[in-house]
Amino acid sequence: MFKKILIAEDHESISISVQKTLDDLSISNMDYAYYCDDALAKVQKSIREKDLYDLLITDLSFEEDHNIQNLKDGKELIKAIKELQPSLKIIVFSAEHRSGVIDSLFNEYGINGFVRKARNDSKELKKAIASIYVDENYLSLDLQQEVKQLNNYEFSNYDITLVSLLSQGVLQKNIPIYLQNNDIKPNSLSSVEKKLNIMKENLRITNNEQLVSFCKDLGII
Amino acid sequence: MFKKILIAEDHESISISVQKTLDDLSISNMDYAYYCDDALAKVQKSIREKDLYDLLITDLSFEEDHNIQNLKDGKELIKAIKELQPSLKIIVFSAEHRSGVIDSLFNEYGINGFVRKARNDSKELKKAIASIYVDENYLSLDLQQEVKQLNNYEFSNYDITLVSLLSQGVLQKNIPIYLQNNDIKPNSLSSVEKKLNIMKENLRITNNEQLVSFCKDLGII
DNA sequence: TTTTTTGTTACGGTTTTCCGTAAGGATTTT
DNA sequence: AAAATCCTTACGGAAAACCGTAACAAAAAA
Repeated sequence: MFKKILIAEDHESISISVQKTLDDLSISNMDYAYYCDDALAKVQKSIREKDLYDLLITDLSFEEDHNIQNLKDGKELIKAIKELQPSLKIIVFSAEHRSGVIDSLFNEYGINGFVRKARNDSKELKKAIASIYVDENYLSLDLQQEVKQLNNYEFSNYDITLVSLLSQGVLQKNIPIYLQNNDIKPNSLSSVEKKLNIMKENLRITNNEQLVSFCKDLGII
Repeated sequence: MFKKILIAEDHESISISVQKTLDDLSISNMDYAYYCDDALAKVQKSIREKDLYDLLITDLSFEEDHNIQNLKDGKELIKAIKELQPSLKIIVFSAEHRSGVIDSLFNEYGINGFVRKARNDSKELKKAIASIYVDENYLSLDLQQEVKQLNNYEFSNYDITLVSLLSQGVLQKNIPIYLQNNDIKPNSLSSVEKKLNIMKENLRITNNEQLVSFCKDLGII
């Protein structure tokens, strides 16, 4: 089983419950960090001392406070740690439920497991740890469905840009100007109209307002 | 100090941490419920046995699972309990941060305190309990600012209805039909246009898409 | 009651969005 | 290289949204 585990979590209460979970698995060698920067420092230290961590369990959102941080959330922490020690297994333990976010954690950030803070989160966490120990990624069953649902329509960066601009108050007819200024290629009003249409058609959505609402719920904007 | 406390919280980990917090305050007489229906039943029982609770600490969101529930979230639980025992003090302990939601908890649901699950949530909870014991409502300092910010524009139910309809895919020109069917009074297209305009003007927002996005962030839709 | 104020609706011109069609250009296939 | 396919852009009519004005109704103040 994993020998040395690092927990990055700002909430005191969650930290306590994770500790208890690891106790149940007879894992005693664990460190805590309440800030991302601190977590990164602990990883650096472990590399210097050649006593690497086996597993990181981290939250995504970290409350800002008087301690000014370089790394402002779990995503940045993961990215930074992956550069130092790419082999480190990572479980994200978070209340996040939006499929867009979770999807990108696996695909872009290379995490190994995702456990949602939920009713039986402690049991889920144990399962995740066991799965990842035998090199299998872990994602809560209920979330797997959601992520699949997302794949009904594959949002490209271009798509997300369009919806973001709308949600920021840019009029549709002015989107081409923005696209030209940023060297984004299909930049005619016609193309913008067409792309928005395709998205709405595929998702069976009737107007731009609903599209913005939908993307907000997914967490991709 | 409070003698008998009920905790309604589906997350095992949070339950543990709340228990610890109450232990620190030397409160030992507390009950737990992992489901809203169960919490309500415990209140009913306490009334029958004339051994009332002093305080309810409850979460807002409760995970759905195989146990089908009448009360699906903390809001419904609060509403139901307020009918049985209006005097019961209530603290909402939740990760919710959207000012619209928190605002309505105090104004519509009559809660006495709100503590956000955050870095030092345990300490905050203690402060909240102390405040409410001397009949003072409690709201985390950082959140007070947010709720004030919301008051830049006071959203009426009518406003929220309009934005909701848009975000559900109803075309602006069809909103009057919906309003008529539901006996909501200013129901001309002209009025709808005007109301949306006023909102956008006050919030310095340029289009409907941004309005939907804004209201999503606030949590009022 | 009359006047004033406020809120609602009706109307119309302008702008924007929607949507289909077609031309032009680039890439891939044969 | 020619043909086919795909992508982008241009255009134009129809629908919807935007925005100002004016008539009308209801409520509040005089």
